[in-house]
Amino acid sequence: MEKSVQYADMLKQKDLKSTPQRMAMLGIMEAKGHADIDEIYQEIKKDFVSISLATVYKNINTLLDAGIIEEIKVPQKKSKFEIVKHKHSHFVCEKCGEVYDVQKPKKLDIELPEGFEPREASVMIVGVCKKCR
Amino acid sequence: MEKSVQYADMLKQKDLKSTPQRMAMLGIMEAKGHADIDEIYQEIKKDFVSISLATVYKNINTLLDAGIIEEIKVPQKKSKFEIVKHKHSHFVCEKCGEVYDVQKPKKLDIELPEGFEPREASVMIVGVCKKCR
DNA sequence: TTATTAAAGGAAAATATTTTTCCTTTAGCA
DNA sequence: TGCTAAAGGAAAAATATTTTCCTTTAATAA
Ligand SMILES: [Mn+2]
Ligand SMILES: [Mn+2]
Ligand SMILES: [Zn+2]
Ligand SMILES: [Zn+2]
Repeated sequence: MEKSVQYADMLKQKDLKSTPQRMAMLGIMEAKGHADIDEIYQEIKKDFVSISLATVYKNINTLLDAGIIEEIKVPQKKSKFEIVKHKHSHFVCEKCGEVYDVQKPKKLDIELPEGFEPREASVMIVGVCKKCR
Repeated sequence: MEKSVQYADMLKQKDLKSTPQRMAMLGIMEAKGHADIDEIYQEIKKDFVSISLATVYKNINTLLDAGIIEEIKVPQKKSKFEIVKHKHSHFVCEKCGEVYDVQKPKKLDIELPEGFEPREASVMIVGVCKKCR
């Protein structure tokens, strides 16, 4: 099934409208993998010349609330947003800033103090990507 | 040796002055473990009634540049700052928002695509802390 | 199709956050 | 003690994000 149809369904399930602007934002995140506010805004302006930055922010928040996208906080740079998919970890290149998906660790052997209940873990690896070596 | 003396030495090594405001900020981060801008500002105002928020920001940036403190990006909340010490991981309580130090994993079995060079990894565990269960 | 209507978009204003400027004060040193 | 560059304070500027208010439109159903 086509991605855009899936997104439309997800939106409908949350009683959100499938507007062209919203679908375009999802398409951009889909295409880029990880995008920050400004990347989304610059990219969407190519198709929607008069789109408001406020619309981008409002949709980001709406999509976050709906659990359709999530925010990835990256060390030393602006937050990236991505479509929610299977759980995974991230690798950020300290040369080019690109964020890559990597498999999550099979097991995370961290001993928590007694009484602490973990629910989930996120791992961010910093290094140099293939393109930048 | 006293912590404040150590901090003064670290500052001197970076040719930074040991001002009362700067030492107080380090003392606050030392005491709280992890503090955000506003916590630092509210706390330091108790001793330095007329301190400027700009001074807090300027010192945070100076101390970051000097490698004396580091920024911890926490999911869904404002960045926390802490004194640089041994490498460790973090646990954030989704109930109270408190950030705790936890030991870093002994081994992180993440398979990176070939050509990717990892330099360091940070792990953030989200869950419920002892006080909040 | 067409009419209805609540949700969403756009523009501008408001608010929040962070940095810079500019002048005054002071830590560090001779 | 004095000197001086670094740092502090206040305000302004720059940047980032949210809200307001009015217009447009997606979704629904007749
Ligand atoms: Mn990802
Ligand atoms: Mn810590
Ligand atoms: Zn790279
Ligand atoms: Zn807690």
